[in-house]
Amino acid sequence: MQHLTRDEIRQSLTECGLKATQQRIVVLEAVTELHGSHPTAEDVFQRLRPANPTISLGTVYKTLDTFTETGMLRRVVSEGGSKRYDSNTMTHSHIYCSKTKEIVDFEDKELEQLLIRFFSERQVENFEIKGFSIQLTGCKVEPDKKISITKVSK
Amino acid sequence: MQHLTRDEIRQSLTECGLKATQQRIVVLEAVTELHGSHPTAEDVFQRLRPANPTISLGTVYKTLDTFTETGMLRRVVSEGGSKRYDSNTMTHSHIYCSKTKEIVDFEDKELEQLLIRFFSERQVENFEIKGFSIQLTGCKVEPDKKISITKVSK
DNA sequence: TACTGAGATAAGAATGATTCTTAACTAGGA
DNA sequence: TCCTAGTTAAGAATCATTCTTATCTCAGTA
Repeated sequence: MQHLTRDEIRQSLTECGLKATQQRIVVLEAVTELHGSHPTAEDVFQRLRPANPTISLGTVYKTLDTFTETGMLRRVVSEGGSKRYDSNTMTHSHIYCSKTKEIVDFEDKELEQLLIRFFSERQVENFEIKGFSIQLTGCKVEPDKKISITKVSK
Repeated sequence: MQHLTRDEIRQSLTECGLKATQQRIVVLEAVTELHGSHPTAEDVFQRLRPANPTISLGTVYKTLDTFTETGMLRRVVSEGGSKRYDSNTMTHSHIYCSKTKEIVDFEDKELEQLLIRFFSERQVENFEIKGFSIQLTGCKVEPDKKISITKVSK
């Protein structure tokens, strides 16, 4: 979901049964531009405010909520603080740094397959699984450097 | 961590380098009694209030925080709302119902082994892994019935 | 056992995040 | 173009959490 034109955004809103308002367009635009940083409502608001000085924070909250309900966005479970959103709605997992509160995505097809296989052998009664994700919790070693995940040969 | 006597609680507080105050004892007692329900600070407060009418909500917040720092409790990452705590500090995973906001624990040694093996072949750079957990998200089918996970034979 | 100081607590104010309310506005179909 | 259901702006209200400060208590020591 990268660099959609406004018309494409307009279209995907309509497909979800939502009126394509100016506000929704710019909110969705801002969230996708902030892709990877798991922004809060406030973050999104700050991002789009300069170009849209009349939009209200309440609208941003409501719009993000609406998008989450229709599945256009995903709410990231995080350790307290404020709600954070993710424009990546594919199955993927997160690394949390409890020091910097950073959330880093990682996507790993092998891991995904491993889990799909695992859960096909388990049955969760009275529960319809919509998705799963793994979180690694811990601390960054050097707060200024990036976190990355790599495969090592044994 | 079930049904500890007050003296045992007192002792484990001291072991963690904390003064064994009346308030800490009853907070820890309440959290362990609420084991499995992943209570919020408010839940804990309500639980212990009748027997301890003078304790303040602020104390409960601070105490839960202190316990989390010493590792006596774990904070459960959850989808927004309020912070929730878990007296089970072993590696385990969670099932979230987005309808009822329920969080159900599940522990699965096989899954744990699977993941340990997986992550031993991956390297997360600049990050010290403290723990991991899996979450299944979805919806309860019948809101009044329980959720349980079972192994099925293929 | 009484004394003492470091650390803990109660109470409530302050802050931060989110939701609610309501009147005005607008997208999009007739 | 007109109409209306749905959307928005603005700010009040609510909820969760943290902060502040004066008071109190645990636990070690005389």
